[in-house]
Amino acid sequence: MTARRPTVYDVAERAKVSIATVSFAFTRPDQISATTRERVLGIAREIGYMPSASARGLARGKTGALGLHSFDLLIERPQTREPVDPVGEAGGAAPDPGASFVPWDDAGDEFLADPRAFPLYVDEVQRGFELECRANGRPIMLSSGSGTTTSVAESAGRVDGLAIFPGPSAATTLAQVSLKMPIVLFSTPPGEDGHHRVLADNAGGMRELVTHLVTDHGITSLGFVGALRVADYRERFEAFRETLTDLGVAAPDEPLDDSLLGEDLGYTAVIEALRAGTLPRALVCASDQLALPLLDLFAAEGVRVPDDVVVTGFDGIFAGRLSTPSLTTVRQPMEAMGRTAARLLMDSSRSPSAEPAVVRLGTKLVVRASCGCAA
Amino acid sequence: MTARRPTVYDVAERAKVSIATVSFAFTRPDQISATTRERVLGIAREIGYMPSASARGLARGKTGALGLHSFDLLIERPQTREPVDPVGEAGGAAPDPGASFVPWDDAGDEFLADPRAFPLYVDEVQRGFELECRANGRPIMLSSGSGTTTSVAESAGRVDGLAIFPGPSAATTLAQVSLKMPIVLFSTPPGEDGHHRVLADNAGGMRELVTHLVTDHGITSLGFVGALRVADYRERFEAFRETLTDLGVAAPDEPLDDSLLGEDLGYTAVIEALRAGTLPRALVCASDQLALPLLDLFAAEGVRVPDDVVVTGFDGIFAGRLSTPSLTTVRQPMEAMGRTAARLLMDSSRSPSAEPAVVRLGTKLVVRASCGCAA
DNA sequence: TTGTACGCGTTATCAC
DNA sequence: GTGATAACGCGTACAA
Repeated sequence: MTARRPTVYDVAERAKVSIATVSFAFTRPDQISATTRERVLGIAREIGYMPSASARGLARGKTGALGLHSFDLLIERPQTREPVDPVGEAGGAAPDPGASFVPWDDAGDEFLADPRAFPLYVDEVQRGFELECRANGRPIMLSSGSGTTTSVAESAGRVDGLAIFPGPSAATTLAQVSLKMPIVLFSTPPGEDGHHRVLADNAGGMRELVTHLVTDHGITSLGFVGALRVADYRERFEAFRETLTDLGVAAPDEPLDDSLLGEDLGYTAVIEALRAGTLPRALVCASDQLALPLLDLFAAEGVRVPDDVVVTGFDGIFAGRLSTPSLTTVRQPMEAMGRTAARLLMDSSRSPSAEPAVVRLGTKLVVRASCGCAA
Repeated sequence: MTARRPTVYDVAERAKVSIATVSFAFTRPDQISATTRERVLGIAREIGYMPSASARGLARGKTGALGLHSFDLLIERPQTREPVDPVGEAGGAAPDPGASFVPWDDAGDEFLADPRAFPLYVDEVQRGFELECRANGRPIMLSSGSGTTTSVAESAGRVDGLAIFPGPSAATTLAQVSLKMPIVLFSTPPGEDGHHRVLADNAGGMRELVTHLVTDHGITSLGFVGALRVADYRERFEAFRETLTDLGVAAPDEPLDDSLLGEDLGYTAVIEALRAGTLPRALVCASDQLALPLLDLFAAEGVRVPDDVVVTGFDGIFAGRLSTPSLTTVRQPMEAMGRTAARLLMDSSRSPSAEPAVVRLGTKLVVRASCGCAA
């Protein structure tokens, strides 16, 4: 079954033409006579020939694909169990002869797909990227990897342009690799590296949010939750402070709690403040993913949100609609960000001259229950 | 900036070694002396060299990547507006010099990310595929395309194995292309084409659902909504009939309504029955995506669900949790299906001898409000 | 341990 | 309109 894949030579031989003709039949249909074209195409289909993208990419100098690389900021939840083994015994009522049957496993489908785990910030951006590429017939190369230079490089070798979700280790790694192709960095402040940027208007969004809390709710005691190591969070914190100052409200010099996603989500500082009775009236979290577990924590501790303390997020992921109370947040236009990145890549691989672009996308305040607005 | 991408020759020249040594430095680090290796690696990093995946794939005969191809069954919603143009004027409060600012646009972010549009069946399967590939350090090639043979072929040339979401046109197209690599077909009944299969236990799930409706709710009048052109739907309908027959309930010979996703979602037959007052007590939909708009329709018509008519779905997508009433359905283990496909591909590219596998994965009945169970 | 030379499957540039 | 043939960049026997 898995014979060698047919090549142009195979087709050429059986069609009694040269390999050039075979190639033309596919790429320049009007340069050869209709009859030979039909014959060649027929043979090709018959023997299951399809051009090798590797060879084509090598010859043409470009692959046609766009890449999306994640410096592991999306934390793979520990797999508690062995992945499904398809070669297992045929249990259950397997109707297909020779089929293996894998029984339902609650653990394998966390809580019937936990919205806290799946459609996250990156997933929605990725989707936008995919949609735009799809609309333009561009294949997408998805890759991920941590610190090592090679992981980026490896995927970079397969594509004509690369969009990157930066992680903590991204900065140093990217600095080493001076990638010779168009690059878009998501959620990274402008810099001198010549790469494009696509990011949300963190400052504007945070300003709207804080203004809402202060002006509409009359809150004058606010704390920030989030680590400043993340560039987006840093921008949000800065805007948090500036807005408070502008509104004449005391602004903290630093975050109340710098719990970081995936590392320690202990909220130790929050808990400490809770015990000490020094919790601010509102906790402004740097992201939804930081805010949602905090809601759990407060629920477990008997602290009522928003009555005892107001909690807000940032990003606008799905899970924020389902939490109790639902989460007041700032929505990033994630799909648009993904689309923008893809277009940037396609444009600049067409005209490599262009200056590196920095695109900020506007955000939107989404008022829900956790600030005390909705029921 | 975008000079030619450096090659092994560039590195070799500057490092005063041969290209073989450069290659070894990357692929067989222990075959060469530490000093030369360091020197080579240093130069490589310095000039921004990265191996070309095209050339490597060509030389090695395999690319290392796995593919996921969608025959456009995921319907791209028509883009009502022009995609975001990053080169737009710098409006708003753009803090970055030279940056473009794209204001928030409600239309560009449908209803703050509509769960009806995004995490669908295919998205969750894709996610499983991604997770498994990521865990094994395998890049993923995402592609999509309709009828034409070339679209599958094109992506097929880039990967060592291909998982496929079949669409209406898939069968004929795939028959023409006898792809010479491991292939996994999702949600496709077993066949003689030598491809692997990964699908849900449609029959078991439907049996559970129908039994619940008949036994627990005492319903004896049921109709099926869904077109039999879709293989999954066909299996579900068959099980629907068989279960009813087994339970001694009259089973319809054919679906009440064969609205098909993306084509006409008119539910003409349902509406007709509604007008005529001949609506069955329960409408069993072939999928959630078929059931949810039906809920809308009934709401608009003043028909109460589940009081006047019971509606159920199949798949267990997110949106079914958010609808009013929430949707009783059968959950497919989509992440597990994606993971299984990836493993199948990796295993069979290692040992091409293996028989084509058929893996059925168990489903789970999810009882919610639309059948009258939950409040 | 390192260098030489060939092959991988296409595309593209020439001749014919 | 069609056929030789030279790149394309890398892996790898084989030789040194």
